[in-house]
Amino acid sequence: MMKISKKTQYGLRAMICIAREYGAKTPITVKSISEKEAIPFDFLEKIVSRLEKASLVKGRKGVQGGYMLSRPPAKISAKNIVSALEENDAPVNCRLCGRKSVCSSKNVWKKIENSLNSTLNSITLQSLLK
Amino acid sequence: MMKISKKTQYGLRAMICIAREYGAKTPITVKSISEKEAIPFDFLEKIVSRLEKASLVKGRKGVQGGYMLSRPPAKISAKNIVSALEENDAPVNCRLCGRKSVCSSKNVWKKIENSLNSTLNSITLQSLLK
DNA sequence: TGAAAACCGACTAATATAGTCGGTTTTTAT
DNA sequence: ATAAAAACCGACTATATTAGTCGGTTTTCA
Repeated sequence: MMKISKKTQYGLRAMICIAREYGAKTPITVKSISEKEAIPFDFLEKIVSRLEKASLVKGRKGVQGGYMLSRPPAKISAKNIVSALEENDAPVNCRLCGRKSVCSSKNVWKKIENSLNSTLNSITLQSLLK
Repeated sequence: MMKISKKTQYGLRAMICIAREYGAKTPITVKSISEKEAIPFDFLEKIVSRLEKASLVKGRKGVQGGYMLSRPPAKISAKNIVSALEENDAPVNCRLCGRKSVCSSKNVWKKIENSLNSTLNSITLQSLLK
């Protein structure tokens, strides 16, 4: 249940790759990540570009270009990554339920959302490098 | 992200309806649940039949038939309900990853799964009736 | 100046979800 | 007995989401 999309799985793995190079002079290319991680290049490009829009990585164009973290790995959480890649970040959007008052179940989904967020917030990229 | 399916949302609401009648002599019909909760009848029938296969409810055919809980609401958890309705109950199935050893991210998804399960296990139907 | 990279948007394919339909079986009230 | 009301069942369709592709433009560096 509640499948994590490939997009998000790939995105996290890509972030870990990029994080490994934190501090290096030259950025890492999408091509190299896609080879290392066996992720389709074109798809990965799109994913990384969303991570950039969320200011988690910075891109540099041209030869010797690529991507690097925009801040230290300790300052990037799994929640940051997941939020960057998924649009509706709540498991259940209660506005869509239509029967707000009747929906006795909404507390369940709210609890799940909270526990999910607190788990994701507690994990940093830093902690994943070890 | 990680959307809860309508199937599961409907299923939980149906279980709450059925639980409200716990102790009554006559069971509650799918028709009546579908009207109360504004859930498509045919779809709901399928959902409830899965809840029955998971032994969460018992059906009685014929006139005056319907469904009732198969055990007290305190003995049924949100996890029981969700598991009955979703096939792959883990957010990420690591066997599908294909690069087990390389998958540095699997601990993240495992943590999510654990926190999710412990949240769902901690919620009983009983607690939702109040 | 040419190659290598990011960057961009539109498209397609595959899969999963949501919902429908037409029936059969069982039970009960009349 | 029988008719109605319900569960029960499997196959089907429609819609939405996810995953992946493609063709191009722009920027940078050697």
